[in-house]
Amino acid sequence: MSPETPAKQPQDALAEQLRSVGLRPTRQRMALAELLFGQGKRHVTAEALYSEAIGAGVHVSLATVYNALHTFTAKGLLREISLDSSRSYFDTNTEEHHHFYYEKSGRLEDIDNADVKIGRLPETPDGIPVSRVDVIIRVDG
Amino acid sequence: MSPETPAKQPQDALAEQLRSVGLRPTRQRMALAELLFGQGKRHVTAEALYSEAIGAGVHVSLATVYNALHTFTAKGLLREISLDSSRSYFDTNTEEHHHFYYEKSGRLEDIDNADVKIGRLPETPDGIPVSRVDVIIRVDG
DNA sequence: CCCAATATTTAGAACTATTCTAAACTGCTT
DNA sequence: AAGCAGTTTAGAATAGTTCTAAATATTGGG
Repeated sequence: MSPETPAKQPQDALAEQLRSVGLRPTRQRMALAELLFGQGKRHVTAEALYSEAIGAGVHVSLATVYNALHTFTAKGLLREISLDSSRSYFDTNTEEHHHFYYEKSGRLEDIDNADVKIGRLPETPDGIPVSRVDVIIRVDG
Repeated sequence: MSPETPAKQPQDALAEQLRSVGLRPTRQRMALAELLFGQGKRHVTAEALYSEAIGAGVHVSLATVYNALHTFTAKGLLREISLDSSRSYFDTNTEEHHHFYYEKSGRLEDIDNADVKIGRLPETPDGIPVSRVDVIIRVDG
């Protein structure tokens, strides 16, 4: 028998993804990355991810969750979204797309980029490059 | 001579504007409203408005500035904008329009509504009414 | 396999923007 | 002028986030 643990494909893939952006696949990052990227696209706050990790028995501190969210964002694995001044959301969908924001419930929902068309974007003064366009459709729900 | 101070037209107009939305034209609100609405359209943070007021010799507390910004917003005299999770901006332009956000300098600039056209807004689930659409064009400057 | 170098994690303190509290004060109506 | 509701205020409190500096983990080299 080979010395490797069997069926560790997904872990390896995650670790590789982290290494490919220059990050060490530490236990904490692996666990957080699995929670973040293991399922479909997600929107999380730092506190929510922290609770989820603790709930799943992962030994990680809140500071590390913040660290990970920020490094992942800096490396392009996540995208940060500001909807109200009280907290940040992190979106695992890093492709161009927009959002529905349910103001009462605080829920966030993706809108496919194809569903929003922006015509005639005005010139930026001095041709300063646009880093991102955010469209947030706030609804009452 | 009449007992009224001459040339108090603008003050009266301001007071009337406050009264018309059900707010007492107190000394503090009048002073803040004058700073906010006395010049062209503006974007301010609570701290910035507070410093400005203090600098202008207005006796007002920071709590009152927050109170005023929120009541004015609730009464439709201002619009609140969240660009990053660290603080809120208040915009004296309450008409439908969008923004350039200079990420480095923190400056905010209006974009005329006519310059942005959104096509094919997706349906909101269950026809929940849209309360607002925010378009923020983030630029490097 | 062990070690040093470097990156990462962590608890807890610190910070920032904002909200709350409850007491003092002010504007408005009678 | 009196009284009541609306407003202001200082300071305490809170929430989310960042910082600090010490402990620990990961990695590449010997």
